[in-house]
Amino acid sequence: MEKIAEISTEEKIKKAAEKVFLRKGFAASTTREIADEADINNALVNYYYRTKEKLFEVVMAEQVATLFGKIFPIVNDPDTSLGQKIEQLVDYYTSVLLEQPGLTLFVMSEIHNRPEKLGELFKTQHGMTKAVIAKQMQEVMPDLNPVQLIMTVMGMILFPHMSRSMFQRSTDMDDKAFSELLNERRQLLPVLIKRMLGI
Amino acid sequence: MEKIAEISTEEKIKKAAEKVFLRKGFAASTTREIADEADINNALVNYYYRTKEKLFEVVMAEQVATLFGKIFPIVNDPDTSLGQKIEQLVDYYTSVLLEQPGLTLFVMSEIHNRPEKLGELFKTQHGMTKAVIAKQMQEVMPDLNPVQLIMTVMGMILFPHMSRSMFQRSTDMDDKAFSELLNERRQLLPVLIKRMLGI
DNA sequence: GTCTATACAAAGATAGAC
DNA sequence: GTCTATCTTTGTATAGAC
Repeated sequence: MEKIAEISTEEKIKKAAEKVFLRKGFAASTTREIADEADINNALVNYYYRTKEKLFEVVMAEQVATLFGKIFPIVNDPDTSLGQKIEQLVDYYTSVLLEQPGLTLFVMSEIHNRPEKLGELFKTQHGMTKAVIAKQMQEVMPDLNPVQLIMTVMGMILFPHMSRSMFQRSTDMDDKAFSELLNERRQLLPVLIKRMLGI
Repeated sequence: MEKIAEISTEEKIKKAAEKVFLRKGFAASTTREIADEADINNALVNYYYRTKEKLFEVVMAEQVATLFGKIFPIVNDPDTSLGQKIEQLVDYYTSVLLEQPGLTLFVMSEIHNRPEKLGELFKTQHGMTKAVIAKQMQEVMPDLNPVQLIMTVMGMILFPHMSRSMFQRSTDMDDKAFSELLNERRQLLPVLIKRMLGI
């Protein structure tokens, strides 16, 4: 007996919201469009999530978890070298962001545009700045605030994804061509970063 | 006879719109808030700019010019070395973005969220990918698509500004502390980039 | 050019039937 | 749980007086 994968209405709404919010941002997204995307009646959005705001919070929390949640095990692993950590970070983000190209820009924009609403999601979470990787960076460059290197490395990894729309438009690249470019970076970035760090 | 600097209503509206749009994005901004910010009656926004959309286009065109306009002379200068170009780019963006922290994120977000509306602003403008700097990069790394290096360098420069809200929140840094961090990068980045490029 | 008042549309949210 | 119909709010835009 085959078991058909059931998707609850609640789940359908969340998936649809994710799609719409990531494409247009919170403010430009309408609950009606989300309902259409989920192929359900628009009253059901409120039935399940009460308000657009609450629905957004659910979606955002998951996106932040995707973007930052999995890197803690990487950057805090005392058993991997700095070079290995960098390879893992590059690999992880390349995979995730090829699937969800708008993710980084979405998270950064919303926290900038609506800080009151999302501030708590990041508070207390001291991110990578106190992780094992920070210590390892300080070993190779003792005079430098490791936050500088973390921002630099993150920028090398994340920026191409964040600026994808602009780059594609200004160079007339299609999705496939740009994805290939991003994929190339899997090999390229660790080389460039290690050379930069002198390791 | 002292001449008092007059600011026309039209100009006041544009300045206010710039402020509001950059803080909240197009969709979340209201013409009423822009009018309040400009300290004028809300009907005047429509009188001078016809629609919110048109006002936005004016503001956006100026912001794009600020963000990208001035770099063409830099990256296309046949008389400066690659290293000098990098120093100039770092310097220019550090200065501009310390004044307008939200600028990069704003431009990238809006072009992502509303591509139909802004696509034309970037078309035909082949940006840096065909500039003199691309040739110079190809000299130091002949096997590599220069776009890869351009994206990498731009990321190192721009990402800290784009992720400023998130970083400040997750590290409890105040505006002053973060600005100092960014200022430090004026010296730091050219060193890191040159080492990365092996020049 | 600038204001007050208002028309009009869009979107979030709810009531109540099924 | 799901639908239709509707209320309410908000925001863009305009008409018309000054």
